[in-house]
Amino acid sequence: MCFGRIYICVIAYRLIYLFEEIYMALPEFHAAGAIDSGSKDVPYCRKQKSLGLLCSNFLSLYNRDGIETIGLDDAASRLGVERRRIYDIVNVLESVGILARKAKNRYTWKGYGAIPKTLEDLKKEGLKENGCAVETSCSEKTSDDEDDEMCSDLNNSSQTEKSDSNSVPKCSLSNRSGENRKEKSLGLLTRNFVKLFLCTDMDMISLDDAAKLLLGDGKRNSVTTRTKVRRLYDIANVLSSMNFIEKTHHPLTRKPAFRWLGLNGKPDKENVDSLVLSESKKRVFGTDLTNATIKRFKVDGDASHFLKPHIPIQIKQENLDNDVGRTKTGGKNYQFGPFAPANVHKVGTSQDEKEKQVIDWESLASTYRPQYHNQALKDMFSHYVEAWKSWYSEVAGKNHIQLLS
DNA sequence: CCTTCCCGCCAGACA
DNA sequence: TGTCTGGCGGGAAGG
Repeated sequence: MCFGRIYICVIAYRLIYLFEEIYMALPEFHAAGAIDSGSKDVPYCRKQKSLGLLCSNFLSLYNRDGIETIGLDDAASRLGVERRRIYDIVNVLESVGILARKAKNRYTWKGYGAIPKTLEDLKKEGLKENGCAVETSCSEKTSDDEDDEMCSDLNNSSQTEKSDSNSVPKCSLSNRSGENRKEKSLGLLTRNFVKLFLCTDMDMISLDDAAKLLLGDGKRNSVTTRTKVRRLYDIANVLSSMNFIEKTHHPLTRKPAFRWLGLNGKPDKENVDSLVLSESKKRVFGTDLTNATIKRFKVDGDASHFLKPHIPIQIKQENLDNDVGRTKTGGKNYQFGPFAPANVHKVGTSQDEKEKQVIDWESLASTYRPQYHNQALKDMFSHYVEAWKSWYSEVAGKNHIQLLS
């Protein structure tokens, strides 16, 4: 009988979890701000809204089998952010080859396998452009091509294909508005930023220096540099969330700088072909797949039930087919960026441990109290716990066991 | 106080 | 004219 009760509790427990899964999966809850019902108590936390975390969530959401195209609206609603933020993410991801623009509102998922080739292409371009920049002021053939591209009618290229407008800013000559806008785009800035690492000896660079380098000589004033640095922060956050780069400090000046990790710090052919949600693509209890809508001006002192919407990510040990970008460290696994989930399993978790986790699932109800994002669910779970305690002390008459607390 | 970077306004591009 | 796209800088959080 006792076991029967326990079984019922486990079932109820699972139902609550299932309910939460469904609840969180409904886009309209995010879009309509219904999730905010609980967020009024939640203090604003900048890190929970960061582009890096959003990028991690984005990749976790779409990096799986069967994903071919991605709708921006879908991404925005599922991640619980405005579309504007999705544009920032996809522009950077597109620059490193993970995504490709397919149509309005629609991107093709290329995956991590496309990264090495993209980086190699960027490197080639960068080296070519360096020659251009050193010897002439954009009068070489390649520069002409790029300049033509930059100057070409935007009808042809800007909305459907922007892959070739990669020249570094110093190579551009005209100031026409469309070109100017393109020249300042986040995607182009990302590519040029990556080229700085790929095509120079610099192992480490501050964003301030990067901004100055990426700005044309005639444009380096404090205002434009500041603007550029802002964008570079955005880019750096996304790139470091994928472990392309890592934040560090310059050994001499102690100023913040970023170090290139490249494919050493991210999944490549030696390591993985995808990042997947842990627990067999399931979220762990109480985690949130969204950057839920908590405005920064909403501040509340009580953070006791605030949950980190980290996405646990682990590695699928399959190889890629690409030849470039092999890591120097061989079978090193993916490492998390600065937004790594606290509860994530370390890479290299043994098969035994994984199996044990599955088995532990069975005893979860008696050993683990989930942290529900949603207050109503949390209350409901508390209710079950209290009911269980009450029943147990009453029927079993045992008070020497402390349950679930 | 300085660094970091989220947020959303608004203008350009496009259908 | 409406929608999509994304540059931009204010200003608040974080250190």
